[in-house]
Amino acid sequence: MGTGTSSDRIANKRGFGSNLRTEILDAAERLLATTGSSEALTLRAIAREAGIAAPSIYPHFDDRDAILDIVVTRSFTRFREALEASAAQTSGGVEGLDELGLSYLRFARENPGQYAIMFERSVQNVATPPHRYDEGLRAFHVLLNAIRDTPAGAKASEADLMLSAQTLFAALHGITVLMTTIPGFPWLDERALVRNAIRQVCGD
Amino acid sequence: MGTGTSSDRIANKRGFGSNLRTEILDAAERLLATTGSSEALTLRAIAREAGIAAPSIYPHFDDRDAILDIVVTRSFTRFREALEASAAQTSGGVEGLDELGLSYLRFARENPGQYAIMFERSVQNVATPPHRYDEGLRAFHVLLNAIRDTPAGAKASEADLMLSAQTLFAALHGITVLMTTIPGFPWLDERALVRNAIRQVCGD
DNA sequence: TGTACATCAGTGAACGCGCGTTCACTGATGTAC
DNA sequence: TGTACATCAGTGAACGCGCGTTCACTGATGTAC
Repeated sequence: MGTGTSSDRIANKRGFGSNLRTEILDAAERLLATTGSSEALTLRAIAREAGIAAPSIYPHFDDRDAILDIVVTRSFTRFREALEASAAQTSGGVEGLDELGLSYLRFARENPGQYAIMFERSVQNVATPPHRYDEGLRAFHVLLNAIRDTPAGAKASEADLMLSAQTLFAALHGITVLMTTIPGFPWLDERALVRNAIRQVCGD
Repeated sequence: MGTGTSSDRIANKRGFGSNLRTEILDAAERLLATTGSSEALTLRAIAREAGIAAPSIYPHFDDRDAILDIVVTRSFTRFREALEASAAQTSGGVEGLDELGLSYLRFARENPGQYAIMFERSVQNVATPPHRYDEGLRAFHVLLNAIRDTPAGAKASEADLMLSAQTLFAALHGITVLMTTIPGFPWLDERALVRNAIRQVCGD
């Protein structure tokens, strides 16, 4: 083990073949976490990481795309959970929203591969089978509800809340990706940027 | 011509060999424009588009990366020019800033391939040789100066201007990429989003 | 309890593909005598 | 004016690579009689 050449692997017992399915998905997520890149997620690399031969993936998944789709959905779930956990821990208000924004950035920083693939592959995922993108929408609603939990947000109309939430979403995503793709830019402190984006959304 | 198989091409006259250099870069930009994707920019695809054999590229460029770096720089230049043109056409103020923001989105929509590659490859470009990223910084300063040209901006400190400009940059980038990568999301009108992001930056 | 057999879990070898790059070349073009 | 020759612009064939996927297989495991 370790070198990538297998042939020493012991097959799962009868009836437990589907264990490998989970191991494959875990391997894919490990790969995403260690490389931080979604391009590293080739079918062969996943097989190597899982310690199996590449063709062994096919009894469990139709093709490479099927694996990636599931990884995306799982990543959105983790993302939503992270935001919900953050929202639950704070007492709401503008400070809670600040915390939530920083949690958003933290998730992206700690899971760069997952964050990247989530938004790279959203085009297909939204178009194809229904409900594939639900987790993403739910994550967005955590943001929206946190704005509503704010003095200014409580007075705002639903339409205005939507506008504020979408603007904040865009700002957080922009900060996230720009700070990583242009590290040489004279960026200000990320706390200051998040705070500024939020203060604008929710009054002063 | 047309099919990709060449062998009917007439070589440039003596002393005009470097014409091909330009043709190669033009071919790369055409490819970027028609496919809208930076992945399509393989060395072989560029050669096909230019109507030449793949090895013919090497007398003009060290390797594939060298071509892409130049394409990125050129794209940033186009981007800066588009923003400067927009800024020059308006009479400043918040309305001018609105126009500028919409010009930002328009450039990205009309040149999706260039916009994508600009930010995909910024990591390397900032790190390596100096001045490679200057055009990007200049584009950012168009944004910053347009904020300064605003009633609220005129009174703000340099530090606050920087904060506002970075926040607006992030918001515009976020709107741009999210609207294209998650087309299924219930996006509001892009004018409303830009206006909201700007009104927040520059008071009401 | 023993043995033949179906089935399950997974493998090795091979396929065709497009990629970036290297190499030895070809043919046209200008120059020297 | 004619001819040999260097040089310039560009090409065809081939390389090794990693990829996704297909195929016929192997060996262990449980079941039927």
